[in-house]
Amino acid sequence: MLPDLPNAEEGEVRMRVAPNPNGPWHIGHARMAAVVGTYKELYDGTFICRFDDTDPETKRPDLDAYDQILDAIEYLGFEPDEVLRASDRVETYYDHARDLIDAGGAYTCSCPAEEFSELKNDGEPCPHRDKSPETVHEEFTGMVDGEYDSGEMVLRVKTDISHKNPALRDFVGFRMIDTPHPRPEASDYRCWPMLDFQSGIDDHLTGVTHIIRGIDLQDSAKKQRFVYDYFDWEYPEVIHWGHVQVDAYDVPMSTSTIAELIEDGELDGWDDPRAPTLASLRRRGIRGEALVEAMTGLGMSTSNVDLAMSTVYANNLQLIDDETDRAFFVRNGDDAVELSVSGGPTTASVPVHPDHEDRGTRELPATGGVFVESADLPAVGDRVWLKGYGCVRHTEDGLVYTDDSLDVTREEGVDIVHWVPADEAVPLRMRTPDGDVSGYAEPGVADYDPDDLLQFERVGFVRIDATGEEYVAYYTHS
RNA sequence: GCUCGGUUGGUGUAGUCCGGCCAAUCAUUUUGCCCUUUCGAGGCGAAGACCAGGGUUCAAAUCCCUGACCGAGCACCA
Repeated sequence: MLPDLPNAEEGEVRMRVAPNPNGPWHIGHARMAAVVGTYKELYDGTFICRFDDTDPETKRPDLDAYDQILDAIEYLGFEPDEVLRASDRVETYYDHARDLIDAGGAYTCSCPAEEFSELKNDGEPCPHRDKSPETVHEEFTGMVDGEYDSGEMVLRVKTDISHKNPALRDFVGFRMIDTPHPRPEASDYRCWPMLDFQSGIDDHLTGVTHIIRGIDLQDSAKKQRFVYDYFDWEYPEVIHWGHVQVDAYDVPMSTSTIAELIEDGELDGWDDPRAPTLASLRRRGIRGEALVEAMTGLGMSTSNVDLAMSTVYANNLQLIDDETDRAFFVRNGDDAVELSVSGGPTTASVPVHPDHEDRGTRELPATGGVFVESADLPAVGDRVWLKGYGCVRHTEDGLVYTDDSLDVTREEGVDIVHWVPADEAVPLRMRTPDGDVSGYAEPGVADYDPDDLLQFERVGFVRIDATGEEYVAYYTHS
């Protein structure tokens, strides 16, 4: 399904996911883990999870997100062989910065950002470029010791000030950040590496052989090659891919936007069924495997791609259909119609799973009246087939058993519908990506536990979420 | 503006390096029929694509040129 990796050898492939832990993962984040995890299996390789948490301010890490992301990877069916936090490795980055200074590959610069930008765009070096290594060391030590405030001093990597791509000219390697890092272990650092520096160093030090990253980082490799050249390191294979969009959601796939909607109370949390997050898919009972299959099917193109949730749902259906028990659920709690049934058997018998007789049957009493969905109720005088019970006619006095044979459903167009015994119905709230639906489930649903999957016949699959005081199910898909 | 990258059915993808076996693969989607006490699953069909225009060639999705369109980067974000 996935293309071969260039220059990859069995057992030698090392890849990493490098999330910024500034929130739980949305569906788009799953792509990297899905692909890295799948390549790990393909090549018997190594899966590294490295938290690139080097910006305590603009992309401030969320202390809960580290574990939430690891949970998300586990949900997808993978386990990282190594877990690293960049904020644990700051001294290592300092060491390499000093080596780079020794090699003449970096200089401290106190130009205001805008001023440097103008010089850079004109291909002009700034006055700090030719400082002696001693001065640079001294000033860099000052940065490490926190002697400068944010914006006062940076360490630039010396590249080519007239490089034809302005983006690559003497980029910033380290800068000052006044805000302490949220992790206590890292809260004393004020001098932080930029992604391009930190990531480049770490990829080499952790033996990463193949890098996958977004097309937005396509200049990163070019920047990092300058550093690699100074150190005489060999750059890993790198693949860039486009952005993923997911259809079927009103909420945009953006960590910060979802966080805001939760903050404002528009979403109940990261696992709200309306949120395009992994926590949400998980709570809806969708297998991580179904998502991994869909993600790896997207390939590695540099074009932007749309992931159709229908593909995920179709994959999931294959995974769960056979093992999932059936049950009845009548939607529209207030709108459902309660009717008496007369003249027929006292109970109905319906298979737990149509393809597996050995799993037994569900016995549903019909004597205490039934709920049917208003849309399923035929006009007075017409018939409908209550699944597992038999044919009934809608009369002024409720539903009256007709003793017709099943042939009427085929030959006379009588619909077969689901229904629920009224006096033993279990009120249940079904949460869906389009909002909540209340209704009544058949009594046997009370015997299932949270996390169990059911198919509500003619409605769709659900995952039982809560039982007891209130029954809640999360809608999986049709 | 400068620097990169891309464009195969509604969606995703295979094929493009090394032109012919591609009247284009697989999945999803939509849809017809069969089966079925679910609008599910299953079975058998159907629909639907090589961005455009030139060129090279016996032969082009594939090579070349031009153009259009889409996207990314040009941060003391990741």
